[in-house]
Amino acid sequence: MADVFQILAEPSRRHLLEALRHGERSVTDLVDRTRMSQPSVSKQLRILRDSGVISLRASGRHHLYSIRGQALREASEWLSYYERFWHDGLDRMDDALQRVPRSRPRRKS
Amino acid sequence: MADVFQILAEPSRRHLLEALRHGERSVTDLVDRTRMSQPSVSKQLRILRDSGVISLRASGRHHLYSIRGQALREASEWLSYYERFWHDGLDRMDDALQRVPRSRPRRKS
DNA sequence: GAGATATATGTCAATTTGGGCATGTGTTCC
DNA sequence: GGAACACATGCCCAAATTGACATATATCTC
Repeated sequence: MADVFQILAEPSRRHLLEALRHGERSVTDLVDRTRMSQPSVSKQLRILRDSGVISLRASGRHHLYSIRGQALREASEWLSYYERFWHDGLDRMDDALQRVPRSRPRRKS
Repeated sequence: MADVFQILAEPSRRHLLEALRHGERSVTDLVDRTRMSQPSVSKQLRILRDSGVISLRASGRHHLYSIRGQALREASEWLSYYERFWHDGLDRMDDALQRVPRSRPRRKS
């Protein structure tokens, strides 16, 4: 539903994904590793799951979540179009120099 | 101020960045290439600029915007931690199979 | 089956944010 | 200097989103 970048925009969700970098984690586990309340974690996990970024595997009363690469891959590929902007120094390093004063500071009438 | 992913979350901003892939563009140019109003374009360009994703160069009455790689690089590097999830097939392809029914459909009492 | 544990969901109030529109500011040209 | 052009900004409102808190659901253990 929501696109990948929208999903990644939320810091709490990125924190969750970071906690999942090294493998499956249960919800309680994720609550401990982040500083979120359990309902918040579940809520964000739900969003991550609906968007296909993570998957769920149930094991007893534990829900184990893990990363699914495909969705993240899309984001990575979108960004790959810009690689040349930091590889070739095509970057503008001179923004400050070229910034043109558009108006003198206006003093309060 | 706002982090890169938050910046990229907005489709209209990504459209602008896509239009800038091949080089500098003026505002009017960007208005034509996207389907946004001029104030909207300017608003989003402002946000992109404040976050360091693009830079501005003034040429006469034209404002020429262009990509600055560094900010986007951060995003790309964050994503690079997940590459193995789509390279090694570490991905869970079996989400649907492993999805466990948590409750039978509950009929209205 | 009762209680404890693990997780999900619903509601709500507060905040953020984007677009539209009007208008302000800067620049060019005659 | 005045009109036309290029762009930025301020204000308003509607839609989306988050966390908190309470509570529902599922599973395990005894």
